[in-house]
Amino acid sequence: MHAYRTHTCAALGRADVGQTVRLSGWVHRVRDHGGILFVDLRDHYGITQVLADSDSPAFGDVEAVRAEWVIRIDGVVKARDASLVNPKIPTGEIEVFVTDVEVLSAAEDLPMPVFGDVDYPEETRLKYRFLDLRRESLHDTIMLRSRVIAHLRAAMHAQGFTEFQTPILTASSPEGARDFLVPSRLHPGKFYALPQAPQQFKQLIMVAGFDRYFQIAPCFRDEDPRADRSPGEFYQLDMEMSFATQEDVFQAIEPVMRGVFEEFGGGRPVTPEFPRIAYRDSMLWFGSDKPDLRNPIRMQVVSEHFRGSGFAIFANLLEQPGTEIRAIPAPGGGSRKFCDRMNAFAQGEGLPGMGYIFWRWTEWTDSETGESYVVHSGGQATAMEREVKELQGRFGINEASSKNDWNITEEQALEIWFQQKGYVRSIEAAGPLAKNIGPERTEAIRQQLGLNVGDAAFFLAGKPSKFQAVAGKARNVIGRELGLTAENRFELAWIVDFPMYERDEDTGKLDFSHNPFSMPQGGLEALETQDPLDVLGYQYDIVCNGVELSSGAVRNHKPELMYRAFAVVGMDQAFVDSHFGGMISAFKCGAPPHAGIAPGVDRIVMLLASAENIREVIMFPMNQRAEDLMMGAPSAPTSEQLRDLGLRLAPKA
RNA sequence: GCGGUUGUAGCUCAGUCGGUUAGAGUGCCGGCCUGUCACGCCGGAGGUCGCGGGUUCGAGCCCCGUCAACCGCGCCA
Repeated sequence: MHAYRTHTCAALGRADVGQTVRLSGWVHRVRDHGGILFVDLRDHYGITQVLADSDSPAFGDVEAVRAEWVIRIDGVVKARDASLVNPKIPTGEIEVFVTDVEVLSAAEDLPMPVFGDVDYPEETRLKYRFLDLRRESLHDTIMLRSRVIAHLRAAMHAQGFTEFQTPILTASSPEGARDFLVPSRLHPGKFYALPQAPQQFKQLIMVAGFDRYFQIAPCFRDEDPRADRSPGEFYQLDMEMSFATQEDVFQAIEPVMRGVFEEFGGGRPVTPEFPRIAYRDSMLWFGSDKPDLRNPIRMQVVSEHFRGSGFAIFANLLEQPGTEIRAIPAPGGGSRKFCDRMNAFAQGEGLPGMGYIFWRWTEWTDSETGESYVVHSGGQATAMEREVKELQGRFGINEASSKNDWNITEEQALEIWFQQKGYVRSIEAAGPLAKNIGPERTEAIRQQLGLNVGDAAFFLAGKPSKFQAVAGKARNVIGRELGLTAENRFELAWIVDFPMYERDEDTGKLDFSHNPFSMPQGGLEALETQDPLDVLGYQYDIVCNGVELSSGAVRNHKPELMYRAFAVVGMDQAFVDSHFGGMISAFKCGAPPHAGIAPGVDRIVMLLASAENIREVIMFPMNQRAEDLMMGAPSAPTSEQLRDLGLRLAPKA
């Protein structure tokens, strides 16, 4: 018999009844009934109930075990009586009667229980990560991650991509983030950089003629973390292909991404064909280049309705160049309470506020006498009842005619009644903006936005670059609060046509907006004839549910075009040669046109696991301050290490 | 670097208006229990209320400072 086990804790079933077996695992839970005691024995694969009573020679020893001890038991598989079957576990039809037990490893009182599904503080969870990893939810998530990565590898291999490893100790690369530096012992005073991405290497792999490359690549960036951004390191499905256009990259990677969400998304619907949205449209419609397309709200430009209007603040703003008024339609948001809350939200985000209009019915009016009646919606039930009674009294209608057998509300019943009596009502715009610009303009806005009674619209004015981001956030909040955002689905899209350059608002300086190695649309001619801010790149992202999943581009493989692209941001040929000399010289030796992309593995798993925090999908993550509480990293170097490296620590400033 | 939230038993949390000896659940220890699967019942131990200072007759609670964790901004795809 094997020293530790003949079966795993998930293996035994009805067919094994009568067998003598050996199991090893952790003591998940003990239920001690005095004369009989039950132990849930757990391993990676599952849980098996083992038991002992006073007939068992091991009874005394089993009585002593505690949670999370590692034990080995020998015993006989017994069928459970029908009334005792536990349908919650796959092995619930059997149990193992223990005849011998060996404690392989006892455990002290644990700082965090493995049993149960309680939330514990991050600090504890990170410091005792090995315990947290034993717990079901994190254990499952990490397994999901592994299966996702295996799936990605298989899908890439199936398309003829080949995996290669690129260096970890390398030179600084220009992704735009801060580098992690590693001091060189052999070259005192010099440093390696950890790759922010294998960008240059994968391009060199193309120049080397390998045609299709991929790698589950570690990437390192020394920036402050966020909930969806791990400190320091993360993984990408890095890929690159030769003789390829943007369309070829889309055809290669879209099925892989769709496949992984379909395979591991637990049946949640996945976008069948990723829509392609231009960057500029995305910013206008969604206020973000990573829109959550589960939310149907699209913003629109409504400047013309305010130009020269009675709302002086907006009308005057529009006289300044580069300003716009944009509207966020909010179907179902037509109450003052909701509108005021959203306005407060915008103020909390640093804007002066969001103007709003909402639409409601006017009073029911008798077209002949001009008499009108108010029916309040959303009021207290008692108030409604009072009004119904009053109207019943006034118009002599009885209970049965207003509240009949149909399942309709009193408000609906009143509507019918008023209509039948020939009363009319019309749509009315409410809110401070509506008063200022008058009924014709508000009606035109309503028509443009396709809104109706019970709906609202919010308005932001100024330079789009100033309010766009808040508008995007407001869109998210509105969609969520009004229940417009469809949960439990994966809405993926391509964001395309990113601008090559952007102007720094503070310094006024031009800079690359994305990766400087991208091919400008229109090539050399575009760079020489167009306003740099109008030049688009063959650059693209995949977004899913408001998360940026990946970023890619057709690369610029022509040295002269590269020099020209850098010249636009004020970097001369010498700069390019000194920083990217390796790649430039490669491009001078016959480089195939190539393109690629790099989906973020951690974020894919986050979405699949519905995790709010990236630490939930990383086996051994660092904390918010980029520390590994379990390993004690980072740590101070010894003086020997410093001497070897030719380094001396500067005193803290 | 800045802003917000949190910090009470090993763990998860409650703690009213500032008022006597700071509570519950869980875990731990002891006792009872032969069909539980979140077993049940009885008893017990366990606290520098993050830390420092202040206000007050009196502070877990109010004020100031500080530390730590998390979230956000800056930063970063």
